[in-house]
Amino acid sequence: MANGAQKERVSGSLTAGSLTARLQAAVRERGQRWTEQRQLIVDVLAASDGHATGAELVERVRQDDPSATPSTVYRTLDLLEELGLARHHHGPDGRETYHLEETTEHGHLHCRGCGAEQELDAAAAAPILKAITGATGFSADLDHLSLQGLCATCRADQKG
Amino acid sequence: MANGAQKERVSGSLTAGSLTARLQAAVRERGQRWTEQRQLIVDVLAASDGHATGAELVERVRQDDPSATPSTVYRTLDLLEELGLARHHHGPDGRETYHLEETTEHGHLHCRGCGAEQELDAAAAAPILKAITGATGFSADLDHLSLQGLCATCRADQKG
DNA sequence: CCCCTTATTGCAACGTGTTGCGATAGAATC
DNA sequence: GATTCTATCGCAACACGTTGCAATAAGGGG
Ligand SMILES: [Mn+2]
Ligand SMILES: [Mn+2]
Ligand SMILES: [Zn+2]
Ligand SMILES: [Zn+2]
Repeated sequence: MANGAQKERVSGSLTAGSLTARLQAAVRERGQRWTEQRQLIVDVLAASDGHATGAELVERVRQDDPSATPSTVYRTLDLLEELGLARHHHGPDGRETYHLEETTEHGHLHCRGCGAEQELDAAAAAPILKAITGATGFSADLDHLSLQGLCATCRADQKG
Repeated sequence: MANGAQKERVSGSLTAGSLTARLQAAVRERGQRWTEQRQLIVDVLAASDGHATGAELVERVRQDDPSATPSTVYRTLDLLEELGLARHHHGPDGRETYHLEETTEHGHLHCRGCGAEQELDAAAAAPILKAITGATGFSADLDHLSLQGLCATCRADQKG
């Protein structure tokens, strides 16, 4: 348990061009290696705008390189998270969903009535995070925050 | 997508004795059947105080009845949730964790620093749920709420 | 450019759930 | 208790990830 490897931030704001060079440097600095697989996986993740599950990413990677295997893709996703380039949250079923760090930090709300998914940006989340800290002392990760409940519409429908 | 079968509350406060009879009636009312497997799974869940993953429950059920299979256990857990007898939330890895409804409603907080897990009762959660509704219109399910972040201690350590 | 060390890969096996299907067994009716 | 209807069961196959291990290849040094 407890915390794994330290995170070293790779980037401030990422432009597609400098991304590879920066990542490559960060990886080498850790005594690790930059490979074609890793490059490809980063490219696929960058092209998958918004959110993508592990299985979806595996499928897209294999379209470009059929020799790639799930284990490599998942291990690379872990590496990218350690470097702070990728993040994940969990869908209502618990499955991990990945996105690039360039997206602004946000949480997710899933309505169990209509299935709608709403994003929660930092501004909207601020009072919520503050309430959490006030009630519990915890500082919650907005990136990882994923709530289930009923949206305003479904709540009104239910009453009627 | 959207909402599955209506939930019919089976119980108010549950004592072990009346539980079976009430469940049996609720199941029959839906045109379904009460079986030895279901009885056993309820018994195991009742004996598993606190939280248990699906795999743990499967293992315990099979100790009493080796012929029981995972599919039956998971399908029964789904049924118990529909009836409102069981609930689940998700660990930090997204895995479902089950508990009986007799436990009072509560959420969970997982510290990614020290691994500590803290429960969040209804009273402590009230201002948080209120902030969520205020910011988003959503009414969040406390049962299903599972946050990741840093506890007060780990946050202080990190600063030092 | 070639060697050498060792990080990375693919593979195979495993863990955890889910689903379709034919066999089994609740339980309502007679 | 026997009959009948069909919900539930076990099974087998599948989907999604994870892990240990031996083969491969990145990349630093000669
Ligand atoms: Mn869930
Ligand atoms: Mn997670
Ligand atoms: Zn809704
Ligand atoms: Zn902590």
